[in-house]
Amino acid sequence: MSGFVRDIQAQVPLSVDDREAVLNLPFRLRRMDPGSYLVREGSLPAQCGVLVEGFAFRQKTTGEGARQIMAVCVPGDAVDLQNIFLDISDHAVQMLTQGVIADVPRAALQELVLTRPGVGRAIIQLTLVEASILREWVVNVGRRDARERIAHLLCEFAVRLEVRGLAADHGFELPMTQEQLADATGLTSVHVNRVLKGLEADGLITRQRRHVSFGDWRALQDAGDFTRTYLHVPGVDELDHAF
Amino acid sequence: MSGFVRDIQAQVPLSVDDREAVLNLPFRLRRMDPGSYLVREGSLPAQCGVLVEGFAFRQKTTGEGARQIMAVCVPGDAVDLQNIFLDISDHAVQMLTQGVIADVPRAALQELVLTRPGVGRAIIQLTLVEASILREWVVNVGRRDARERIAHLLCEFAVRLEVRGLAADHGFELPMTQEQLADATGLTSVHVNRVLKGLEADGLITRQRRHVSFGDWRALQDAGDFTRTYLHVPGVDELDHAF
DNA sequence: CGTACGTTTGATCTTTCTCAATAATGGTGG
DNA sequence: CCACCATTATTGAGAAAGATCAAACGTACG
Repeated sequence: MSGFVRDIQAQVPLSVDDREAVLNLPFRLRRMDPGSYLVREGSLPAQCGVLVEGFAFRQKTTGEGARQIMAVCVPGDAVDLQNIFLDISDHAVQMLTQGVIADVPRAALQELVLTRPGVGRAIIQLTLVEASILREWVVNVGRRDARERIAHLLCEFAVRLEVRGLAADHGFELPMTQEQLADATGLTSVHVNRVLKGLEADGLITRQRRHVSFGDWRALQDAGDFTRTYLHVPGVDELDHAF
Repeated sequence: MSGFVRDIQAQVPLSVDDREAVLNLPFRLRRMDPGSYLVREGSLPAQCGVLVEGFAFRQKTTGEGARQIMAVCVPGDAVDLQNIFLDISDHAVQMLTQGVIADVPRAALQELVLTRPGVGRAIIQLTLVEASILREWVVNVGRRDARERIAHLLCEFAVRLEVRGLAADHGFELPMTQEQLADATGLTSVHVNRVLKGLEADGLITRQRRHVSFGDWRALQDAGDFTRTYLHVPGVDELDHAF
């Protein structure tokens, strides 16, 4: 659970006791393949999964069968906070890559959250940050054009990974296919491809396989109308400094 | 605060003690005009406002000046739960109509949430339901066409109002201009107008001024690809029964 | 009664989607 | 190590949904 704790503490400091309590939470590790489900729509999970390794995403399917991705989970994220106090999952969570999940019994985590104010506060904050990201996604998909959407998504990813020390200098491994990128931005994979080539042609990014590097971080942020406020990352703007 | 309590209890039952504690929260009433701000982007509210009367909406503006509405608040909603544990508001909240706000001191509500498990659970659930609605909005704006988006929004509104006993039979007062409808669905007001006329022409709704009635509730739900699961409304499907 | 705001309508233009085909790429069994 | 298959990425041409621009029409309200 140490990744989870690090993740929590990136948001709020925990007291020694609270930290111990979280670290002592019982859990069971599970190795997951890409595409496997962590949560299914309509199910009632008895566990709250914490992503130890690998990436996952939240997803819903419309009546017509179109898919929309509403969130990408990175290592350290608690995947089921959204469900822990609700009884029916309104969306599915699926692995993006291979990875490892730590399953924590729902009841144990619930109790910790409700009885330890420090933990409660921390978990609530994590939930609220997720909601903030969702709001930004509504804006992204509702009011930005294709190029802005993609650029914005890339920026968000870069910052979130960087904060956890998962991004190499000037770039990162993007664990999504162009089709998944399309499902996250409300576009077509065909169009995503054209936009990516456009960003590359303009020198904002370079790509080799799934690896994306920022040719011009400042310009990419401008192209994506990106400001990191909504991520509620405490502390300085390290990524900006690095460029 | 009784509206707030009712709102909470629509989601989770509260113990007598917890209910008392919430009812005894200090607050100050304020009358608000349409368009006035309850929260500004970037601000740090010292109060948590509860909407006693009237409607409000959450909103963000892109760099290019386009506006996106991410949520509509109805009477009983706590407007600042999203901000109560975060220090900078990532979005603005504005009145849609005239109304009354009960300002509760942030610290008092925080304490209640953290020290009373029953209240904590209730507030967390309210927050999670809001997140669930946000996810559905991402889907709505990302993967549905204009007609579906509008129909979906109307259905959501109808159900949320109905649950609180604010919807008259077979219809309700829609407190939004077509421009605001457009900002909520990622469309243009011109196009919203055409879609509304289309829905009307097909007999799914009738309009007189801001009043919308459902000509065919079932068909409207189908047209909007609407299922109420994501609203996490406990209990039966009264609205469906009424038709 | 005039002004401001909201609605409605028409004509034209863009962005993005669709359909379709071709090229890479990675992994697999032999 | 190589041939083969299944994904994924790339490219082109035509179609469509929705945006934009512009104007007229209502209606509330000071």
